[in-house]
Amino acid sequence: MGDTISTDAEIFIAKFSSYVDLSEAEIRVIEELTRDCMAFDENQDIIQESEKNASAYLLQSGWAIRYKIVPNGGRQIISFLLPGDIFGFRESLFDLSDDSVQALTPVRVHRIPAEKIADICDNSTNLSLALTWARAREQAILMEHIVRLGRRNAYERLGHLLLELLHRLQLVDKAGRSDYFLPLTQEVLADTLGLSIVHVNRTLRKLRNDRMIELDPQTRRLKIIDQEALSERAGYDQTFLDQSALTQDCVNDAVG
Amino acid sequence: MGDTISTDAEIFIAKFSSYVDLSEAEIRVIEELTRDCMAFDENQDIIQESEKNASAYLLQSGWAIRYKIVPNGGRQIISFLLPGDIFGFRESLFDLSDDSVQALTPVRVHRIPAEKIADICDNSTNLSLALTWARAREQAILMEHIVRLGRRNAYERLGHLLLELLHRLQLVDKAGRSDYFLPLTQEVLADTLGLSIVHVNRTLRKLRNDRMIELDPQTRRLKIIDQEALSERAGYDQTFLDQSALTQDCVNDAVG
DNA sequence: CTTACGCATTTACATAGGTTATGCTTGATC
DNA sequence: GATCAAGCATAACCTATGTAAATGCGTAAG
Repeated sequence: MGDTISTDAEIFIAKFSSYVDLSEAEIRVIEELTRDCMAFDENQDIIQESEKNASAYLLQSGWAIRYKIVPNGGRQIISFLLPGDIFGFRESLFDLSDDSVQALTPVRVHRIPAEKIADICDNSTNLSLALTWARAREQAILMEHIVRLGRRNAYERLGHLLLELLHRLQLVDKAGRSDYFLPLTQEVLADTLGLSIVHVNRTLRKLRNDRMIELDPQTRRLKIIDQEALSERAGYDQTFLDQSALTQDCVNDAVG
Repeated sequence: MGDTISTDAEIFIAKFSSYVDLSEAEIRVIEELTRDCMAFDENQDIIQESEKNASAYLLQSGWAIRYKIVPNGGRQIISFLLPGDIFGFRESLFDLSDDSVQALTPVRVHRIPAEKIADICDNSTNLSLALTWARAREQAILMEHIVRLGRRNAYERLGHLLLELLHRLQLVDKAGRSDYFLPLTQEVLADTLGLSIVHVNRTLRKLRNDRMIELDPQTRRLKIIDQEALSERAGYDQTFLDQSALTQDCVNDAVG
């Protein structure tokens, strides 16, 4: 303890620091928030469907999904939640959408009660900005998912998603230069991309044959062989997640 | 003027009032905000692609779309903006997603500069709540659109969308019991639902043949003949937009 | 060791939806 | 009032993707 930063806080400090300058006090707040931790097992629900919920969750480790069940029994996965992500902070008076959040792998989260969120935002412009930014980012990801589902074919959808995940994981240091651990079954991919399992299998094979990716179903290690080529082929635009677009001038504009 | 409420303010006052109790002062703020007005013509861009923009817009009248252009030239419409909607208030330091907003019909909007938003939120819990609620609602609509695209067929997609629009318009008094003015070409519907124009045409005919809807392409009046049946058939769940779920207890929980 | 289960894989076949092309209205423009 | 463009309609044909069913493999449980 003492002057050292707790391991759990690091990922969030790093993430926030990439676009705001955190003060000592703010770092201490983050450490305090990440002190307590809840663990969930694979397939366990983190937020139940239609739970009225204003608290926020910081995802420390593991993968989770946000999904909805369709009347005919199908499931649509709406988004992936990765380490460093913040979720659940809808702050709505009531939950409009009956979506659920479920752990895909063992997961650790830090829960921040609603009152605490308000308190933190009142006392720190930077942390309030961080929340705002997380919200905007989440929305950008949802919108990109809509485009993926509406205007791309299976091959492009898969390529696009795999690139997005690589990119997002890299931002929190959970991926190599071109490979990462992908804990998704073909069923999960199908429910994400609006495809059948069989067709995901076919398309994955095509990606392998085209030497776009390598994927070992045993180790679950995915390697993207030629990012450039795949981005081109799948119509992937990195900038939609890029914080590098953010210059300090921008920050000053917004804050000042 | 004097004690009368300006016509333009009414729709927003009504909307907000359905879930918070506005004070006299807050009503006056809304009136002030809706005093100035910008007009846009059909097909004119309201927010340009990747414009760094933190201001909010109140949509007074007309229909607009939020859309993205795909590398291969296609267009995906992400959402519809209807009278009473608030949009553009991303407050992000930089715009993550390169989407644009365009008028579909002649449109009137009230622009609220970024500084003013912050100011208003600081001074009124209710109006701040209103913004929060608008954001949550927008997200719920996006998520529902993802499910529509990912897990429903053409018939269900169309039915589902037409019901959502009916429902949303009714909430701002712009629709009858089961009919409304639908200023959308089949091309716009196609770009929204991830379908081809031809297939939208086919599916629309099927909906007409099944006596689910009546649609006169001349007058653009859409009538949903049997809401119950169509909701069933399209897997539409009204509650996802329902503010009636909000009891005063809820509000007290959240605020107190 | 044996069974059983989850997941990936593959084949054969079915179909929803895409593509191309052609007319038909209607309303705007000269 | 001829021409043109936008939008709707419909037909013929094509293909991406879904469905069903069988097989194999690896791992966990008995």
